Amino acid sequence: MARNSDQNQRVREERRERILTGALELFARNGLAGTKISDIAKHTAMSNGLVYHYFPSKEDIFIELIRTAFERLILACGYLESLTLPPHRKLLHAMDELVHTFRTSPTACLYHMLIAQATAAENIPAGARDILEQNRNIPYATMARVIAQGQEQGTIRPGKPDDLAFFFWVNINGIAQHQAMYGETAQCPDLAPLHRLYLTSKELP
Amino acid sequence: MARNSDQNQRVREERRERILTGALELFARNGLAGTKISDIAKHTAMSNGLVYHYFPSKEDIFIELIRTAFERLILACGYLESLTLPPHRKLLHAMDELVHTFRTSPTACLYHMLIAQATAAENIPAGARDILEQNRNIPYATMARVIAQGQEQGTIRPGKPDDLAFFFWVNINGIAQHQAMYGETAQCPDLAPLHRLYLTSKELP
DNA sequence: GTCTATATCCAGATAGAC
DNA sequence: GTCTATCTGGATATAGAC
Repeated sequence: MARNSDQNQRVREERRERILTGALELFARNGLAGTKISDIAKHTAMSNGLVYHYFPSKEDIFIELIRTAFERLILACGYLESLTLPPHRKLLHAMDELVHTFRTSPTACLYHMLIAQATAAENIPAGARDILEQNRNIPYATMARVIAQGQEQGTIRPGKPDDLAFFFWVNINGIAQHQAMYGETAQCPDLAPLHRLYLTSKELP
Repeated sequence: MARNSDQNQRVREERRERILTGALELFARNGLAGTKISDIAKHTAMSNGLVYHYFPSKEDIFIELIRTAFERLILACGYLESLTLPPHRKLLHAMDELVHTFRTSPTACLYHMLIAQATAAENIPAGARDILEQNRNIPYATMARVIAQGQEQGTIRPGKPDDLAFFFWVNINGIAQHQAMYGETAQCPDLAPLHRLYLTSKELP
């Protein structure tokens, strides 16, 4: 019956989601090879077999997470550029918003760590590698564009936009990592010092 | 005979060194779990058995590398503080020197990545975890001291020394990671923009 | 000191009962 | 949809030949 299969559908979705969330945490910290199916099963209070009922393999879970990680990141980049804000405000907004998300949702940090893990590892599945190669550059390019616009308007300091974008993401990733690991004990510092990296003196308080 | 055993000793040392160097590269990128003994053997052109002749287990290689990583880092910290340089010069010197080392010796980046890997992973051997816990804070504390001294002298911008030290190491680690991964293709940006993070206006060009 | 062969164990994945 | 039992491959580590 339709009603029954609707419910099943919802259960299925909820299970898949639980597996993905649990696996994200483990993959982000321990990597693909360092995470066992039994870890994921334990972490989500399922049996080994049930995990395989929802995903054909460990690597498929990994690939799906990488896909989602970039989906979210690229969505955020598009959203940022669509805002009707002066470029230097966009930059500050991105910084604050990202770090705020890190604080409130651990998941957000974990996606960043997952990408870092995957980028470093040599033995990730080909599907994941492809997604990585194809998207890796998008956040850098987005931020470089914003920075270049700000430089034209004289609100962002001169310098190669690519370089400043590089420092932007290095900092964001470092903060994500710190927050994911010590978030509960040590608060991440206030970001105000970082503003000096990007803004011209007339925009600084 | 003494001469013969001397030679053996030297061979032994050279072999151990080769294993450690090869393993560092693999552990730093793929983690402990993601690195197989056979990978290390292949990477150093030895047989599996020979690796076990020099180290009792994979984990022992890992622990020894973690030990060395901190040894080097802490040595560098001590050296930095011993320099007869004004504090803000020490900070710039540390930054330039670290990044210069990253460029000239890939090994240096790999040690930083190894520490990052080990910090993130949950399943590292207890011995490695201990070293990590005991030393993790030393580089931060060193840099915070230098920064505090610079603030007293008015050459380094105000702000919590711990926070600035945090940003310092976040950037260094990010650069190390970038250099280790894309070092051959993409040059790491010039560090001048980062100076603004730390120096008061009168010290800036 | 170095290699090959092998024992042992554990993790990924499947089958089939409920 | 969920679990337990099981197959299978591969990785750690050891033994023993050279």
